[in-house]
Amino acid sequence: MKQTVGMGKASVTTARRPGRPVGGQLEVGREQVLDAAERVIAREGAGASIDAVAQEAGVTKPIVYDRVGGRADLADALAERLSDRMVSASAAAMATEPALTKESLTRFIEASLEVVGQHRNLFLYVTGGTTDQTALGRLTLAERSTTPMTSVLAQWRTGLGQDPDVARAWAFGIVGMLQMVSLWWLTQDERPAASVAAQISELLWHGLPGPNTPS
Amino acid sequence: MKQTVGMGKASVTTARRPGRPVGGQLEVGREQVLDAAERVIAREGAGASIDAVAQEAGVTKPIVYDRVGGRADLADALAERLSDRMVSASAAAMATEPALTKESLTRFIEASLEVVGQHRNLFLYVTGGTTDQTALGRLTLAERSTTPMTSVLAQWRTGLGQDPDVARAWAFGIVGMLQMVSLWWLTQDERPAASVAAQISELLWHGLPGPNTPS
DNA sequence: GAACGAAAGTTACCAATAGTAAGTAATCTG
DNA sequence: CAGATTACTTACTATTGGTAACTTTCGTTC
Repeated sequence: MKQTVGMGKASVTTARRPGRPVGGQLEVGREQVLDAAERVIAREGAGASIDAVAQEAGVTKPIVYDRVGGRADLADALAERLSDRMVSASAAAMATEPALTKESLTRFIEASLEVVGQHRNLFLYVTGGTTDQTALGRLTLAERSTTPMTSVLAQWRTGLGQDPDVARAWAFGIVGMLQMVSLWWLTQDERPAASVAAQISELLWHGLPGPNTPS
Repeated sequence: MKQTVGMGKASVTTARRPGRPVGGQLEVGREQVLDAAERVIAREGAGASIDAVAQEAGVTKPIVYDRVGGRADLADALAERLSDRMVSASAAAMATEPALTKESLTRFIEASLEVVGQHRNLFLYVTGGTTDQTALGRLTLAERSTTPMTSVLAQWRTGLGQDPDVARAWAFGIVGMLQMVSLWWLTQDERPAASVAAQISELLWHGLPGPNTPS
C-alpha cells in the first residue's frame, strides 16, 4: 500500500492516496522533507525552490508548508542540521585531546572547513539569506554553533583565571570568522583546508602581533 | 524644464518627459538611484523591492536596470558604498595613531560597529544575500574591506619579521568576525558598541589564551 | 522646414515562485 | 450506511525580478 518512498521522484510510480485512518501515520514526515531539500540543494544549487523540494520528496507544496513551514523555516531547519554536523565533526576532531591547544584548535577549524566543503550548496543556501526577512538563517547557524562554544570558552577562561564574560562575543566572532573564511575558501581559494586552517588558528591563538610578542 | 528632483517622490509634480537631445544629460543618474535605494531601505527595511527603489527615485523600473543593473548589482553597489564608509570611518578612528596597537584596534572595531549601527537596514540588505545567486553580496562587502586591510596586515607582519602570507586569510577572517559580531550586536545585544569592541579587540590582539600566556 | 534617426523613458508584459484556499478521497465512528 | 476527520491535491492569488516593445522629444540632414 505504501507507495515507494525509497529514492525521491516517486511521484510517477503510484497515484497519491489522500485520506488515511484517523490515527494513521503520515506518508512523508518532516525529516524526509528535509532530506529531500538537502538532495535538491546539493544537486541544483542554492536557488532551489519549495516546489522543487516538494517534488523531490514526492509530495506537493502544501505538505512542505505543513511539515516544515515557509522558506525561512526551511532554511532554519537546514541550518540546524548543518551546524549540528559541524559541531559534531569538530568535537570528534578534538576528541583525542580534550584540552584546548593550538593543535586542537587547528583540527577544529579544519574539520569545520571540511564539513562546509562537503555541503557546499547547503552552506550557501543556509547562509544566503531568506529573501525577504533579515539574515536570521545565518544567525541560526551561528547561534547553534555558538551555544556549545560559549560554554567551552567560558569554562576555559575561568580555568585560566581570566574574565569569562567575553565568551559569548568571542563565540560569535569566531563563528563569523569561520563562516567568512569558509565562503572565501569555497569560492576563491584553491588551497587545501589544512593550510587555511593553520593560518586562522595562528591568528586565533597568538593574536595579531604573533607569538614573538608576549606583550 | 528640469522636473523637481530635490526630494524623491517627485513623480507627482511634473509629467515625465521622455526623449531628450542626442547628447543630453540623463534625468536621473546612477548615484541618485543608489541614494534613493538607501532611503527606501532605511525607511522600509531590507525587503525593499526594485519597484520601490524606482518609485523613490521618481523613475520607472527599467531605468533602475539601466543605471545600476539587476538586484544583485544593486546589492553589490550598495555594499561598495557601505564598506567605503566603514573603511573611511575606521581610518579616521585610527588616524591619530597610525601605528597598530591594541587601542587603535579597539577604535577601529568600534568605528565599524557604529557605521553598521547607523545603517542598520542597509547592512541587513547587503549581507542578506541576493535571493537566487550565491551570497556574493556579502563577499563584495568583504572584499572591499579586506583589500586595504590585507596590505596593512602584510606590511605590518613584514615589519615584525613575521610571515606576511597570512594577510589575506586573516583579513577575510577579521571581516567575517566583524560582520557576525555586528549582526549579533544589532539584533540581540544591548550593550554599547565600545564594550563589544573592547572584547573583540582583546581576542584579536592577545589571542584565545589571553595576555598572561606568552607561549 | 519636413523627414529621419537616435536618445531617453514609459507602459505593459512575462515568468518564477512564495504562500493559501478550497475541494476530494479514504478511513474511522456511531 | 451517514457523518465527521484526516490527509492530501488541485488550483489559485499576489508579489516581484526582469524585459520587450512602444512613445515622445529633439538634433540633423537634404
